[in-house]
Amino acid sequence: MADTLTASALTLKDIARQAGVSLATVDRVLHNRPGVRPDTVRRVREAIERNSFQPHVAAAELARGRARRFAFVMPSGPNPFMQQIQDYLGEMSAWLSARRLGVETVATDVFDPSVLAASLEGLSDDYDGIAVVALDHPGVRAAIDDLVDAGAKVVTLVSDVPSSRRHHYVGIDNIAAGRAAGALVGRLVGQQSGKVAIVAGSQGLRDHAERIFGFNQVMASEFPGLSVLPVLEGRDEDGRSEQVLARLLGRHADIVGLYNVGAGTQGVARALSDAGRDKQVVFVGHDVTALTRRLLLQGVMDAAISQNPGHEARAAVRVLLALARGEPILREQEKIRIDIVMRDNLP
Amino acid sequence: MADTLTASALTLKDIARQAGVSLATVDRVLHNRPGVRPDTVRRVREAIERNSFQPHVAAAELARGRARRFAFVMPSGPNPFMQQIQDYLGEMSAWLSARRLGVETVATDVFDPSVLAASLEGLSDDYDGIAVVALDHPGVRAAIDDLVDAGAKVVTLVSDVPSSRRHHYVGIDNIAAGRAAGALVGRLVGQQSGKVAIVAGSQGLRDHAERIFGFNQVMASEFPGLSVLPVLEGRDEDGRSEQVLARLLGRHADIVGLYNVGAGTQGVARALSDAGRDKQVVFVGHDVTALTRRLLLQGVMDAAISQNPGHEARAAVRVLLALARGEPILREQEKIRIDIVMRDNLP
DNA sequence: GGCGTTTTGAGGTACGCAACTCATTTTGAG
DNA sequence: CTCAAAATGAGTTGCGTACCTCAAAACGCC
Repeated sequence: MADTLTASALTLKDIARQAGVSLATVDRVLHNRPGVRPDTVRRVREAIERNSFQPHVAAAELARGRARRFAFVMPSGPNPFMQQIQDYLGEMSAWLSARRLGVETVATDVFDPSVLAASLEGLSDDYDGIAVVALDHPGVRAAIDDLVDAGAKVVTLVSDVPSSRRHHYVGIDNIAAGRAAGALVGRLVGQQSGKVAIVAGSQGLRDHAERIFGFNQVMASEFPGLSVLPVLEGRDEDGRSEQVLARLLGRHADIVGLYNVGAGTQGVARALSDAGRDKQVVFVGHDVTALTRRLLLQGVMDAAISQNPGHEARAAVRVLLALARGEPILREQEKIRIDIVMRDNLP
Repeated sequence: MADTLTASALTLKDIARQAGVSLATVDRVLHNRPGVRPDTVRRVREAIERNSFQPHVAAAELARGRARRFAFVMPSGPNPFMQQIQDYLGEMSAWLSARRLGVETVATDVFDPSVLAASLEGLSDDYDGIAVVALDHPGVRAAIDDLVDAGAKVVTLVSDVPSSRRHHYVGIDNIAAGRAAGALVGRLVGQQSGKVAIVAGSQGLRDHAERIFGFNQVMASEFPGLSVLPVLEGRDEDGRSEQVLARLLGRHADIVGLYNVGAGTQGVARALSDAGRDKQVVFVGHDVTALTRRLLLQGVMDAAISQNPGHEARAAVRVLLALARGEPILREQEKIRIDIVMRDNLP
């Protein structure tokens, strides 16, 4: 009837007694301090295993004395998505201070590898953990590895550097996101055949390139009736996005689908509306902002692929904290999902 | 450049000094203990406010001594979704025991109000918090209110009892979920007109009724070309669901959409396949399980409306813990989203 | 002003662990 | 067997809070 799940009340003292050693030795083993014979280490470890003992985090945290500090290295521009992440960090302030955690934001130009690498340098002196929106570049990778070597915990946020030795990546799989976008455009277009347009910020950006790759994959294999036009580059700016798309719409009367890979959504929507084709073209974009929310409600946009910025902010903090404490990470909890947002499940 | 967010290092002693009182008095105010003049209370509160002081949770938890215990009251049947919630609770065991939290599952017949009410009775003696998958019924409401009056923290899980005085609801808005399902069926069917079938467990279940309501709302207002057939009741059983749906498919050749509101998905899929119409009918159901995952990959199901069971399990625990500690709840974090899951964003 | 009551102060103990010191025991090499 | 090095034991202190006791002070009432 009632199935008990947990509640150990053991302490380090119990472990010491069971292993037949003193508290000091258990402490040495627990913190990988030198001066313990391998055989003794084994005995202690076994006692811990046998009882599936977990040190009381509250006691450990309290005894530690020193507060933990984390740095968030983020783009300095007015990117609304990044702004949302920072806003959600702000909402955590009570939670953070109740745990004596300090979180500081470092603004930098994440698109310039040397500037970014310079910003990262030396952060390990002041911080126990660093979350960074990283550009995938050898210089940045080296900077991240340096931080790791210096003992800091490093998490990449939103954009990954897989070749680095960062401890964790908090963000979505962009290829899968592109696939989801492709499937949505294809399915929502339905039986008709025609052309599909893609507007991206730049194909040089790793996340954009991956999304386009996934999108094309699905289009090619599953929607042979739809032909994808060459990618337009709008540099994530409204004006330029509107301009290039307007020209394309003028040249092709049979565009039935549109995928906006990055920002510049305002411009894309305007080009569609001005051409009077916002109701006929299936329009899928990214992220839930005040703007995309409005466009979804108006029916101009049909779906938005989204990653939850609040979740990313909190997951980054939790992962850094777990890493610093040596606790296991709840992978399932920290995984960022690809959300499909349509008018009726707007968060 | 660097924007600091938190890190108070104040202690109760500092607050006491600032308020010009002793530690004992601050303690009395903090825990609403009697014997403090209103004016003194105000002074202490002001000092706390002024410094935005937060008690150190680790110290508080440690000093408390007693471990906290939570009960999860859940259906005894083989419902896969509920099973997933329990599995995810199990995955938290290290996390729980590191915090000296005890979580126990109480299996009961949640569909019988008197049995459920009886199971709830007296739980407040043994547990600090209770999460319950509740049937919305006056007897259950009264039982919940009794628990609250006895000082326990109560959270409704998956299915709400809004009229009770439960402290929190962890679950989705089922009307919105039904609307999302309706929008998907309508959009994926596309231009064609035809009939749409609904299979539910029972219209007496609040969550099913709400989903159907939302579904019909969208169908009526936005997809006039589709006509919704009377709701079939499959009691969430495979056999019965298959049977009733097969009969309906036989009678109507022009069914283009299908909404499966509850469980019994296996039976629904079989009826569709046996009729050879699994590729023509747009099929939207609920929840991501091993089965629905397979059906999505095979293209039999087109989309699943899902609430993340892992998130629900963890959110329920976190909310109960925050309530018990008197900490604020991170609403944004604990809100359960309506996930639209298609083949390419399968988690 | 005296009385009883209410309010406040002072202090202690305990929680479980980290981090440290210093004395003692064990070990292995010569 | 001897001796230095390595391993271990025993113990202390402190983290910030909860919870408790007892005495002292302030208060309100007549």
